[in-house]
Amino acid sequence: MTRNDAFLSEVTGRCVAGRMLRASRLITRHYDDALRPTGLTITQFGLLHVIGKYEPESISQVADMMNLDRTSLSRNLKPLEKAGFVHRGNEGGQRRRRVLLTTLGLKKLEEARPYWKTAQEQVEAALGEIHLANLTQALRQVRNDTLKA
Amino acid sequence: MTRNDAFLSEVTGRCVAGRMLRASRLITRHYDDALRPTGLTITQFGLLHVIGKYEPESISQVADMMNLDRTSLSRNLKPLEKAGFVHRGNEGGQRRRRVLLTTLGLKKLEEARPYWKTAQEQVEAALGEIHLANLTQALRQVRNDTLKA
DNA sequence: TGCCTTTTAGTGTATATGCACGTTATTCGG
DNA sequence: CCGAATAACGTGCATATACACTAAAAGGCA
Repeated sequence: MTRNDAFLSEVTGRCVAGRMLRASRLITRHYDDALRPTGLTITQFGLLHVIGKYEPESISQVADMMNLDRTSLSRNLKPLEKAGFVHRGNEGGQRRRRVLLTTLGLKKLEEARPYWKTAQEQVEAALGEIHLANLTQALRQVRNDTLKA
Repeated sequence: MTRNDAFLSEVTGRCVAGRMLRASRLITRHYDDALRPTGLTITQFGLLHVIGKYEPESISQVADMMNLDRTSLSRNLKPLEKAGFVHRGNEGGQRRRRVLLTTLGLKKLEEARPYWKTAQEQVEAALGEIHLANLTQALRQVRNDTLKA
């Protein structure tokens, strides 16, 4: 089963990034599957939610909240803008372009929410209260300042 | 701070996918930063490691181990093949193409390992033993069969 | 006022990821 | 032995993600 043991070590088992990525792939697929009837991905759903809920001042602020690179966010917004779910204002000149949820975007969010809820409850059930609590607590500890230190 | 409360609920706080994605972005960036001198990403590092360690029978088998779509894996292999780190054999006809670590690939892995170790230890320290154990245990629970059920 | 620094945003390029779809090879039933 | 089902793989297309670089606006200071 295992070869080259002299050189290759226990990375698979210990690497936090590996575990995280493997889990993320399953989780995102699970939510994406559930949301498919709405045409949204879980990333898009979360993004719309944050924009609608916090009405952020700038793109960068949203990016910070999501631990997402600003340029990635800029690109993630494109399909949402194209679909008419968000609107990027140009009020204050070119700088500080606000992002706003449109009426259509809010409607889409409401439409998607039950699908999200189903997926969420399935995940919560699959994990069980203990694991869910542990996961939440541990992930909360994964912050920029803890890693930078 | 918070608006539209009638429509927009507590998705941000509860959604496991959201938490997972936000944490994953930080974690992968952390490892990617550490590995930058080697030119590998953490995804590539993990992939090379698995291929070298388990010498899998097929692409699909690797994909299963990584909870990765087979076609995604196929594409992830391309830069590694181009760089000469892996070799895709055609022994058994077109079907069941084996993936092998080349000598160069093994050398690269050895070169990268100390950088990975540094990143890993930083993450372990940032999390602390308790959170690390909880995270590991919880992520282990995120499996295909638990979610499907 | 005018320059310089900081802040905010977009583009080019590359990797990462998954679905729908098509292709080839193996296997299995008749 | 042949046709159908299955298994393994690749491509086209779209989204997701980040870094390096560039552009423009805001703010501060001489």
